[in-house]
Amino acid sequence: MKSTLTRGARAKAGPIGPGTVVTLHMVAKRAGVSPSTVSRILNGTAIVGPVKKQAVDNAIAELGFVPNPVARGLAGGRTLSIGVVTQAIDSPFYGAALRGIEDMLDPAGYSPLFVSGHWNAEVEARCVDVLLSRRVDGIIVLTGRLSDQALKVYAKSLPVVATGRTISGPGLIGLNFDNHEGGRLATQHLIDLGHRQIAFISGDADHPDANERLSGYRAALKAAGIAFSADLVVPGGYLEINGLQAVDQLLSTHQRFSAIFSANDQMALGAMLGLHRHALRVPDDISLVGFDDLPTSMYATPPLTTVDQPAFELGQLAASAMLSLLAGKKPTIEVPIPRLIARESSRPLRR
Amino acid sequence: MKSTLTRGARAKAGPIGPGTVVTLHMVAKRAGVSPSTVSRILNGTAIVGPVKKQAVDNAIAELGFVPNPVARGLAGGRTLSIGVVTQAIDSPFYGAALRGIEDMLDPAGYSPLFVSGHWNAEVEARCVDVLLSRRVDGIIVLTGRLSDQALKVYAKSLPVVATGRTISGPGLIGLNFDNHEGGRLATQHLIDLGHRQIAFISGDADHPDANERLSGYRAALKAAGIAFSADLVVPGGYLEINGLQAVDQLLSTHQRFSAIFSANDQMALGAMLGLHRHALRVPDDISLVGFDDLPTSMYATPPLTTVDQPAFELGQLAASAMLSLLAGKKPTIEVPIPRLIARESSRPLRR
DNA sequence: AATCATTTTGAAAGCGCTTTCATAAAATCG
DNA sequence: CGATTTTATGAAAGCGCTTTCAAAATGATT
Repeated sequence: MKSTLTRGARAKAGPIGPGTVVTLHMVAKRAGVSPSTVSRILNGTAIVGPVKKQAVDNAIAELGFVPNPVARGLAGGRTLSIGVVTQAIDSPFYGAALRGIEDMLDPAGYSPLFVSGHWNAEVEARCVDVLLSRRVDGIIVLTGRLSDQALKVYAKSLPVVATGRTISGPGLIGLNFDNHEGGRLATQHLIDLGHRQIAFISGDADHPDANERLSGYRAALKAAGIAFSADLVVPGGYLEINGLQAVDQLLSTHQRFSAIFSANDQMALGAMLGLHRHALRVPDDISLVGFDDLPTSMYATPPLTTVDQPAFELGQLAASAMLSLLAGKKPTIEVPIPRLIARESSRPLRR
Repeated sequence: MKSTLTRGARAKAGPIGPGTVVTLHMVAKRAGVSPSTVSRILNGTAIVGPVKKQAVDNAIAELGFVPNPVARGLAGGRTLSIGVVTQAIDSPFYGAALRGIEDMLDPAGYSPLFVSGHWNAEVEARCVDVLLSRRVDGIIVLTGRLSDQALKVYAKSLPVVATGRTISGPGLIGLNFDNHEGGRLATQHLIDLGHRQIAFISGDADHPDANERLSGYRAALKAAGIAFSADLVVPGGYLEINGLQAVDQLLSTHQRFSAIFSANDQMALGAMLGLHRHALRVPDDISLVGFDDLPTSMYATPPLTTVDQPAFELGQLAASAMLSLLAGKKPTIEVPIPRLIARESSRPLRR
């Protein structure tokens, strides 16, 4: 577990571990070659004679040399770091995506640099500026509010991968989950269980996801010949509290409904509590379906039926798309399709 | 929202925005001073004449100059980035701490670099190596499994702040939450409600937190003259599933208990589901208390009584401690004290 | 006004690496 | 086997900034 690294001689006062930091120059000297040669071996930039290569490899091992990414960044223009604009570093949904990104980037030697945009285009733009100033090699934007136009501009300077939108262009690729289909699936599930009066708790209206899920909901109703009722649709903001309030609103206006489809799990969980407060049992009185399949949803009481949006895989996909982009390849991405996870919060309508 | 930054001339092919990247050198030229002077103004390293200062400030503004952190890192040894070793980038508990760190570091111009240790000392050590190689200016370790010894070694090279342990030394400071008191508080709450048979779902045994919470539990029992029963203590691993299993185990051995104190909220939520599966109602049949006060806990059904461990504040504290350390000051930290948040998952024992 | 102590400022040397460019060595060919 | 191309390697010039070091300018002092 001993660290092979020591800080530059300039760090702090006092003794600096068992020696100064090892530089490429020292490796070169030890191996009896020029720094250029070492660099070439490190980067595979050119083929070097097997003898020298061996000597260098040995020197690297003996000295425990680790290249300094900062210097590489300055000299080569590549920092081996990828900027990731998420919306909140502690978002339960995007968290899994971040893990997926980390998971994919790490073995490739890239480090993610996470910044939080807080669902605000201006903040996101500032985040991107920070990332650019830190000379990241590419940027992954998890949904967010930046305009497609803005992304295209960024893509002129460096590779960009964005989730939550259908977009593409030179150095720009988008990964979009089929939210419409997900919404349709969830609603269809409830219809299949015999429900006809299905309320919908929507997400933020200026959130494309939310609208697509709504359109899926409407499509399913239509296909089943059920009239759409605007009164059964209540707006929300993707947070637990919104689900809670939505239930209050639904109940206060004396709407009749036997099931609720919530545009995300967080609101569904809030709705679950709301129903509980009104002494309505899930699923006995009201069936409830969410969207996202958060890690916690399967441990809700009762476990939540939901549409699986595999955030972890999405994160991996975004990262691997970025890696291909960096490698100069045009990536082919297969976004996973929505899947309904039937658990215990939904049940056949009792008549 | 226009980005003031452009990439180095070496980035990608094609047109690179409205001009090449602005360097300190260009600013110097424009202002008619030497690069050294510009640097001094940028860093406040020395006082420069008001005339030149003005000229430089103007030049910076006109050119939209943004210093390149990579170059600064190489030249100055400071990267204005802080490494943060968390356990999982998507941990519901540490997430809030990360946000706190981000929140505190950002206005100071520092960027956090998050890496996940996955509760594994070796992985954590590797993470630290990555951070060191990236020349972070300091390291914040959120609990984790690294030995105090290892931290002390790191602290010789750069400032280290660690949570979840009582430790200190040159360039090293620890922030420890009073887990014992938290455990005591939770148990006392149940005792106050009239419960005498209180089960405890413990965390990982080699997790200091978990043991301290257990000792708090025992202390409260003792103070109330209640005999400690090892049969009422079941081990867990801090995950939902462990809470679920713990309930199964408790019930299968026919233990009698009217309340459960779970060493963290995640397990409490699992326990809630476990009880539900056995047709036991919370809080009517069994009172339940958790620990951490996760954001979701207040939306559990029913909302969970728990001990507030203010992760966000803890993160802020850790970050500000790091900032003082970097400023060469010895920080004085006031760790927030545990607080019981009584919600609906606990109620007086019905006799 | 001449001298010496202070400041302000610039020149230049890196930080550790990548990357032309040029050279020496090896390989290819007629 | 000499001429020519190809290949492996090194020297050196940066990348954009910080930071000594020393020179120039200023002020204080007698």
